[in-house]
Amino acid sequence: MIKELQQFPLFSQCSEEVLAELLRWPYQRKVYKEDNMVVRVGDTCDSLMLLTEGAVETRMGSETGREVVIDRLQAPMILAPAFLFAKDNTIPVEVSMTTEGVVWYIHREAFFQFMAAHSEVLRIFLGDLSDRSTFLSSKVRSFAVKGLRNRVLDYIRQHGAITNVSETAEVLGVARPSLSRILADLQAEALVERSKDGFVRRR
Amino acid sequence: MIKELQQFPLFSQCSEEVLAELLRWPYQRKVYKEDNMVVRVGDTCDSLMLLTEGAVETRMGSETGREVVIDRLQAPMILAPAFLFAKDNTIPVEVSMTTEGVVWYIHREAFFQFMAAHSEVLRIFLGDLSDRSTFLSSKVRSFAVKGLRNRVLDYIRQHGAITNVSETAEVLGVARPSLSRILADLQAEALVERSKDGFVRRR
DNA sequence: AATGAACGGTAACATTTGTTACAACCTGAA
DNA sequence: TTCAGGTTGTAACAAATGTTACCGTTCATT
Repeated sequence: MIKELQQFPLFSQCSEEVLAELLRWPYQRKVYKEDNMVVRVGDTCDSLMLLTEGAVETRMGSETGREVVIDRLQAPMILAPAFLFAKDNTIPVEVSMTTEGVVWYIHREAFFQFMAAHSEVLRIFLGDLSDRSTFLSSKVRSFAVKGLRNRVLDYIRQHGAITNVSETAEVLGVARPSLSRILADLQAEALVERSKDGFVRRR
Repeated sequence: MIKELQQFPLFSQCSEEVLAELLRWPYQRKVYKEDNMVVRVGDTCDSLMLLTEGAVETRMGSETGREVVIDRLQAPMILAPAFLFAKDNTIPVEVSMTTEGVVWYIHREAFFQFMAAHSEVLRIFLGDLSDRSTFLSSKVRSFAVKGLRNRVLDYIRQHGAITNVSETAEVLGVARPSLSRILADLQAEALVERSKDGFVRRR
């Protein structure tokens, strides 16, 4: 079981003995089926959530809004690390499995003590938290980019290709036909072409 | 001087002696004038930046994009804590003074050691980092909300009022006349009214 | 072969938002 | 007072995006 945790960069420096120390505190390990909901909007976050198997999708929406896919994540991955220590630890996204999978829950206090005692873990966790912020910043930035056209070019630059038009439309937060239209334009202008991997940059 | 640091929640638990320990490492203290640029897009972040006096505005833009005001911050405030420990510690926002002010720079390694040794500081820093993520999440969410109309209502709900139409338009990432138009509509529908504080929710 | 589901292209039209330009208003300074 | 600068309202038009609907392709299943 401890091997499941050691695959995390977060714990890569830790020996089995050290990790066993963390697991002396109460923890949980839950198995989820495909399409199961792991986190609902509004759930509070009192435990470090570690996705040790499977893949999830995080979505954000609102009564009035379209639903935007924020991210698609694969194990091993820390889920929602940014809400664990927040003043308002209410999670604003919905997390659901896209495959079968396993999530570990480690209580906040236990993890905090563990980090305080193991600075190499702390450093990696800080890095992870920061990387998540960087990711969110780039999301914000991408919405600030004017024109779907440029957002699409940005997207292809960052992801290499658009393999699935519908799914990408969800991530970009636009209607599928709108994305199709832009892709047609970009092809006409020879900025983008279809390869076997989907739409890629030309030249 | 140390008093300037003690006003931070981050260091509120620390005695002067303990803080003096942190300042045995090299640090800087810079004074800025109004409109001075503190951080340019692409700068790397190797120091904890503490705004001890004055106010700043953080903006995000791109060659192709409109410029969006991400946040307006007042001392005391940690600037860009999320990039200090990120793998890619390139700052994607521009930070400029909106008044005169002072920023302290404390080297990353010094601060890391200090946190590892003082878990109450660590806890507050983690909280701060997390709150910043929460803030960014809510930004992302607000861009996902469909229709400027709903974004405006959200904005008023969160901020209480719109006191300055131009500035708010920058934050919402829309053209000023568009915001004016929506506000006129909302007034006509009696959802919003002008008070001495600006536009507020009605009823 | 027949079927149905998932995906993508596209057209016609509606709606939203941007752009530009101008006028009105307020405030503080000369 | 006059003036300049900043803020807001608004109109007319342009451009971008959403909506809906329909068609064709592919692929797995029966």
